[in-house]
Amino acid sequence: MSGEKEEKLEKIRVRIAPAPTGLFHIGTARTALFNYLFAKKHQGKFILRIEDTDKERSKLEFEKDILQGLKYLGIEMDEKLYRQSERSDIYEKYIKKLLEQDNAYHCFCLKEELEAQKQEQLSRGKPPKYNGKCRNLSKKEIKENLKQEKSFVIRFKTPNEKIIFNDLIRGHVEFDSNLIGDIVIAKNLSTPLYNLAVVIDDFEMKISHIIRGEDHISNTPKQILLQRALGFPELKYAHLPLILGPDRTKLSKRHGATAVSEYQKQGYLAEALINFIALLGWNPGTEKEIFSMRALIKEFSLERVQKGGAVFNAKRLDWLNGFYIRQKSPEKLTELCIPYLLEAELLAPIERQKEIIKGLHELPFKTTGYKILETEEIINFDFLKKIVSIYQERLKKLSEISELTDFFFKDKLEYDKELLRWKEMSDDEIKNSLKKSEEIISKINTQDFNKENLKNILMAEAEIIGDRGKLLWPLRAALSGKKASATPFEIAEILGKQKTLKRLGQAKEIVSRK
RNA sequence: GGCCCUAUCGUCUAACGGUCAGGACGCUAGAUUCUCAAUCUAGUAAUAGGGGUUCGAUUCCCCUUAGGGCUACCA
Repeated sequence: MSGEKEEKLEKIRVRIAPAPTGLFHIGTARTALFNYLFAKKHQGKFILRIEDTDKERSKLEFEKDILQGLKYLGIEMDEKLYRQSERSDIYEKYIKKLLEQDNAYHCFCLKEELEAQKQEQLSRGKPPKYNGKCRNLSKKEIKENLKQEKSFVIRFKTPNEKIIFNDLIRGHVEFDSNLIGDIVIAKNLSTPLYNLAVVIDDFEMKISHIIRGEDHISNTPKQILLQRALGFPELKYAHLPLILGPDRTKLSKRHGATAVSEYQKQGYLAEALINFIALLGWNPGTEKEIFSMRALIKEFSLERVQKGGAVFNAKRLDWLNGFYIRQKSPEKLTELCIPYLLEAELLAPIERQKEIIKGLHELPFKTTGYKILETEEIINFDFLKKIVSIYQERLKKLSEISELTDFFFKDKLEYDKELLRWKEMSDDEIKNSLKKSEEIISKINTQDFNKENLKNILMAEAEIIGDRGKLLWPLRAALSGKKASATPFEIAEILGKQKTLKRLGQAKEIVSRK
């Protein structure tokens, strides 16, 4: 009871602390999401700290990718961005303190020396551990070495004790510090290494809970020891299960796309990715599985986080993405698809017409016309909306839109004669079928040229023939140039009477080929 | 090798110690249908093994097995 009260009073502050040494990873994204959900659920703060102490590997482009990915996913930070590279002064203070307190010492051992030692230990089947050679150097020796400008690092005098912590997800976890050895905590007085930097920053930033991947679990005892030496209060830990590839090893590049930005490029909606990722290692305990960010915030709890790793099931993500695509309004979906059509160079935006867009900057897609590159025809947003709409339920990823609808943006379709053949039809039968369609379609008035009319009239005729495919397959193939597509009625309506007839004519010509 | 973590359908997972072990994705079949989707219906498939504890274990304990993570002057 009192514990519960205490929990409420405490300010929840969480963070993610990625290193900008690669693109924003899907695993980092999930860690970010869980931190964010936990913070929002408890009116706490979510913070982003860039861990760029490794100057060689850290790149600004990766930091940008992280920021961009977070924005795309709709995960907002509550405070300004922190960079470890800008906090040297803070670290220096604590590194000196550790040295003064005799919790740390200068180590002048050579890398080669250490490496040989390690190999030797390993070959004897012993756990590799620093032998403590420099642990008891006298002040004089240290001074002397420093004066000679010998290169050094700073090591932590790892105390010999049991470290026990209560993981919010796993419960009791125990380590023996004996196995750890004197770890290197800083390269010099102002550049700490990961374990130290984390401890200092989490304290300075008043972080209350550390929610991170299970791959960090063995860092936890080191960090707890450092906290104790520095006199910092102990934090609450929650180690998330890992996201796994199909072979059940930690999700990595060799499994395929791991960067959030890659998924974004492929046309996965943020809603789908969030929903999918949330259910990787967490569940609401009910059978509900469609969750908006709002719903997740409402229902999330660390208690319901799984302990075992979760395999990234791309098929399920695709299904969710298709689901969310189907939920979009046609306008919104069209806006989302346009960049892919531009990318495929089917279209190009034309100059904006100033008089039209005046004061309408917030609706660029609706006020901008497009030129079909192949035909130089000018089309508007509504036309694109029609095209996108008939593919809405067939789309799994936005990127598929261009290959699905490219035939709307072409003048002449190129395909093999065989495409027009339904079952065992002969060439003459195909030609007659096309002629029949031509005949029927010619008779429809331009103002009545819509899919309902087309369907009524063509279906009636197909019904007379008996096997509907005899009429409809060649027609649809002629209009789309594809084995699979939307219905011929929908396509014809968008194409318009004139182009529809033109394509039928082209098809007849193709059948006549040898 | 050492330390740590984990274990329910192929995958994500549900199940106060008492359920015909449930749902979803996938897959298969059917309905619909010119095609591809979408949609609807049905089917498929799991408690790793062995010991306890208990009237009763998916559930609690132990062992085994299997898998994973970590083992840097990276984070």
